[in-house]
Amino acid sequence: MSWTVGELARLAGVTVRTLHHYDRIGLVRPSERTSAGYRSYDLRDLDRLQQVLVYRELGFPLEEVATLLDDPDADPAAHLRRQHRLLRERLERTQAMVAAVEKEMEARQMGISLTPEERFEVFGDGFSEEYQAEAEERWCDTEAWAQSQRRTSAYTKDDWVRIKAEGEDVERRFAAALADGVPADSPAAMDLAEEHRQQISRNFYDCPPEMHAGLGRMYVEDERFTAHYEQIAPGLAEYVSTAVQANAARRSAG
Amino acid sequence: MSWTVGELARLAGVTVRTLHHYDRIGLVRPSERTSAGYRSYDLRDLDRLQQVLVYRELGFPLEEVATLLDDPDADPAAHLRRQHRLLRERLERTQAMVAAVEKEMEARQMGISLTPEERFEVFGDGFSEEYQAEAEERWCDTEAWAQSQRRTSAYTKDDWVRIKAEGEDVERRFAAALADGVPADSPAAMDLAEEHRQQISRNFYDCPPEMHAGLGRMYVEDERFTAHYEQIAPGLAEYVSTAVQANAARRSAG
DNA sequence: CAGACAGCCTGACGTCGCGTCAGGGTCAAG
DNA sequence: CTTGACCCTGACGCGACGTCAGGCTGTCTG
Repeated sequence: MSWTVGELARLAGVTVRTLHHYDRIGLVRPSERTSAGYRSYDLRDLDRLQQVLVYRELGFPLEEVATLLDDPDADPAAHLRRQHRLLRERLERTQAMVAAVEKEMEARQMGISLTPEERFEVFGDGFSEEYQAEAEERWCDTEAWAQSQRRTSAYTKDDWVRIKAEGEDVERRFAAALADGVPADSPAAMDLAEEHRQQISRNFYDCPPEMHAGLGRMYVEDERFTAHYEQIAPGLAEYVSTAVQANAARRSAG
Repeated sequence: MSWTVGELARLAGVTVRTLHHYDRIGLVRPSERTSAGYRSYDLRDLDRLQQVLVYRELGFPLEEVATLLDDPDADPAAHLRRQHRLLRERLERTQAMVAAVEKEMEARQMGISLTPEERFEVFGDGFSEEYQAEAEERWCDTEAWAQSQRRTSAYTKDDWVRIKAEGEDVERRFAAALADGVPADSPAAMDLAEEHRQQISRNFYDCPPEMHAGLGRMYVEDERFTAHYEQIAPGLAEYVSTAVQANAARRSAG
């Protein structure tokens, strides 16, 4: 199978001129020419072009791309791994920028104005601590989430049934404590909260007390979670939230 | 408060030369000069530079950035909304590229080789159907998800309780149908599936039959959803999945 | 008060990754 | 045998700066 410049250009979403350029600078050379001098690209050339386009998209100068691809010590798998890592970094950066724009919008609506430092944080070299903290707040891109993904991907159906049962068991005991009039900040309720925390740590991701406290706050702030607990028993959302936060305070104090 | 070029450059993460350039082309002009001719930037200039940097990051040519920012009909909030949308689009694109690289890695490990079309899908103009389909599969970044976010953010606790009850009602009737031996591809079961689909469309996001079919597949492929249905009744996951897909086929056929 | 040094200024040329003609050959279809 | 789509090789242009060069400013130090 072979392709002409035009065909490859359409296939790869670049212009013919770009392919001419890559040929000229020796970055992607057609492995053959027809008798009339037409460029003829084969499968390996496509391979190469694909790699080039990923690195290009990532902002590498073409010369560096060439040295990367011509390095005999780097096998294709290594390139893929590197590209994967870089793409994920870019994802994080973009996500941080989304967060920054959202923050700006919110500040504007509330009549607050951000400090210049806050406003340019995201443009730095991408490694200011503030930026890191912001990223952490966006679930779905935290280390905990990644950890959770890694662990849960290995779970079988039986595991899930067991985990769900475990969770519902603690919820039931929380509801019972509430019904019995046990105060939410009593040691008994805090013990239940601690059990809840350890369940999360065991089954999903490391959940230190501070993170657990964050979850607790969410149970009363996010309607969806509130609804979940309210359906089990009225007042349970706040009860669990209080117990979890009391437990977090106890553990960080003690 | 005012800043010199060097200070602003450090703050914003750009070079002094860049600020000189922006001044020259009239994109970001310091609102004052000292008696010695030094550039002196004030808060509004920072504002402007920030906007410029976001648009630049998004790949706009500087001249277009200038016309965008100098458009008197576009208020700051409009810019923020536009930037937010564009950043989310970029997020999608990057996510698609991550997915593509992962696919390539997997194919390599399994000794499969992808077709050239598959391999370049992601580089098109960003609007090939295949790419769209791939993106759709990565939940958490689809239009449907965005829609869902918009709608659900307005729901109260009572709404959530009602929605959950509605959902559980359909699930119970599915379980009953299964217990009664009603075939999963019978009209009765398909009617339940249709009700399920309309519930999603009403409460969360437009869910056309094809998307619904995708959800149906997930119920048997993703352990977490399987566990959910299996806990209600053994075999329910596959039952619902089959009914949903049969209904989708019926609706697209009829 | 000299001088050293960091920081500012304005040209002016260079670079990278192509876009965009110009001028001309190739090839399958009608 | 022409037409039109596609291919070729220069060659120039451009956007967004990088990188000197040559010179002024401002502050601190001895």
